[in-house]
Amino acid sequence: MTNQSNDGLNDQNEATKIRSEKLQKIRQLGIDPWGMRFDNHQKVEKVLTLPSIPFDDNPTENVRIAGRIVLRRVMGKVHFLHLWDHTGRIQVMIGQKQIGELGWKLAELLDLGDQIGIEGVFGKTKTGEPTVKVLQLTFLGKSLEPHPEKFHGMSDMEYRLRHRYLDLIYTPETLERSKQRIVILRTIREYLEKQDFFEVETPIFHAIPGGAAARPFITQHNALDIQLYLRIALELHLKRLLVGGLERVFEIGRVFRNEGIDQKHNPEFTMLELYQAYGDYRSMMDLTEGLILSCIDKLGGGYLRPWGSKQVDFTPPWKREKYADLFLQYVGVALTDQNAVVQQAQKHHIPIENKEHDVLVHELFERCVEHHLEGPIFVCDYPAALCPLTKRKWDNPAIAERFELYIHGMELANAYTELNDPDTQAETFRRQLTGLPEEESMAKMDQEFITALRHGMPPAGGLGIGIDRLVMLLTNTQSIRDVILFPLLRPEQNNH
RNA sequence: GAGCUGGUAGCUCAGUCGGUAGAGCAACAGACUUUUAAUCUGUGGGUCGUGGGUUCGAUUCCCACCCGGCUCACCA
Repeated sequence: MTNQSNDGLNDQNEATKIRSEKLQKIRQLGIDPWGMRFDNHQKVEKVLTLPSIPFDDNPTENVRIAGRIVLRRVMGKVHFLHLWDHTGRIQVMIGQKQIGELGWKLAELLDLGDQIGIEGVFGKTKTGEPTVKVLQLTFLGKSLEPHPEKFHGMSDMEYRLRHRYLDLIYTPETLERSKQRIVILRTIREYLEKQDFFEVETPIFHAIPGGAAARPFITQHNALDIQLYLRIALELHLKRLLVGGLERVFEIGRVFRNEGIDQKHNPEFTMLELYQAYGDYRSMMDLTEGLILSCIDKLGGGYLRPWGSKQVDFTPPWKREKYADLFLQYVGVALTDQNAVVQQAQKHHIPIENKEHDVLVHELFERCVEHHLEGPIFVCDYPAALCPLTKRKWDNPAIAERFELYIHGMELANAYTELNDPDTQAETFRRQLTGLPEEESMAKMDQEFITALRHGMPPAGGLGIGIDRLVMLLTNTQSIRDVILFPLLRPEQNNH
């Protein structure tokens, strides 16, 4: 008790103080309260598949489990615990008789949230509950803080996000979603590697933030004394790798966009971008479909998937519609009809001053068409002015070979036949799209990138998929904060 | 950025038409060798988000601020 303050730096309340005192008592038993190596333990999920026969019939199945105490019922000389690991929870029985004197002293000091290792016999209690009767108890780690309530768990969103480690333990959906995200990422890598794609890593610091239309985060390198930007896309470096002959490359990486936060947007998010030499945007459509379907197959649950109160039917083949046709259908005029487009824009209260025709067209598209796109639907052939990195149709320079995949109004994937003509690329970089603030234009001159193209980039298809949104759609999660383990939150301060 | 809404014990919540607060679980002490959110008896625990104002008195009313949630606007 003399050096109690060493373990109780943050004792603000009774509960934490008592836990610190228990930690000392565990030390006094000659046990390290922070545990040690505990090999060869079995996962709870696996133990629960073993045959469980009543303890009266002397079961012989020996098991060894490590986990966290999430429930504790003390019945005098026998304690029932629920031990949790990420595969499930299992009932554990500690009896004074079987456990020995030291073990019993330790058992009486256990708290909810502590981590223990157990070794014992797996069987069934009189009430039929699969249970491990503990013969050997190992202490693996103290929780100095009380854990959430055993029945209601955690319900406050802010509390869950700021204590994600607890959320994973006490909100099963959070754990399940996190595992599904892992499955999706693994499946994507397997799928692409099977098709001879190389996974590569490109810089996060960019001298010129290119490849997308977004406001960047700005940072500083001291030794070089230069301003740098966190990347807003992966595109320009991956294309350099095509010049370098890598043919099929992909990167799954974090990109950063200095914009608002809402249910569909986190300032840092995970993008998959891939480039395939000698392909085009049609190859990307097939690949997108195959990639997402393989994820669905791996997750299980079939092609008809819930989305809130609605459903998405992923059964292939997915619809493919032309941008111009959808525009005509939902806006009611041809997108080439300049006067009619201006009229429609006025009708929908879209400010028109100084905007290029194609910018107006797209604003109308977003206003009038997107919410109809329940999808999955590939919207193909965009107005060229909107796509400075995309190859134009051979016979129609007004149209870019690009598609976006929409599902329930969300843009999930974006793909091009990549522009590999350096002169046209330089031209589109030079030409500022009017009507858009500079930071919203994709057209930022990157001379080094142009130089790379001048050395000859093969014709190629390129694809970008927002991984967070894909996970949302496949796991029926309405908020991006629930598919990202640690979404950005304002730091907690002591008020102002 | 705008509108609406919330912040009370470790967790989940109730409440105070202004008189400094309650419950369940968790904790502590005790009973209990087969419980299932165990039960029973007793006990402790709160700067009611922060700051200011009004008031004899504020957790409650007013103002500002901090941190969330939802809706909208912008971006994937």
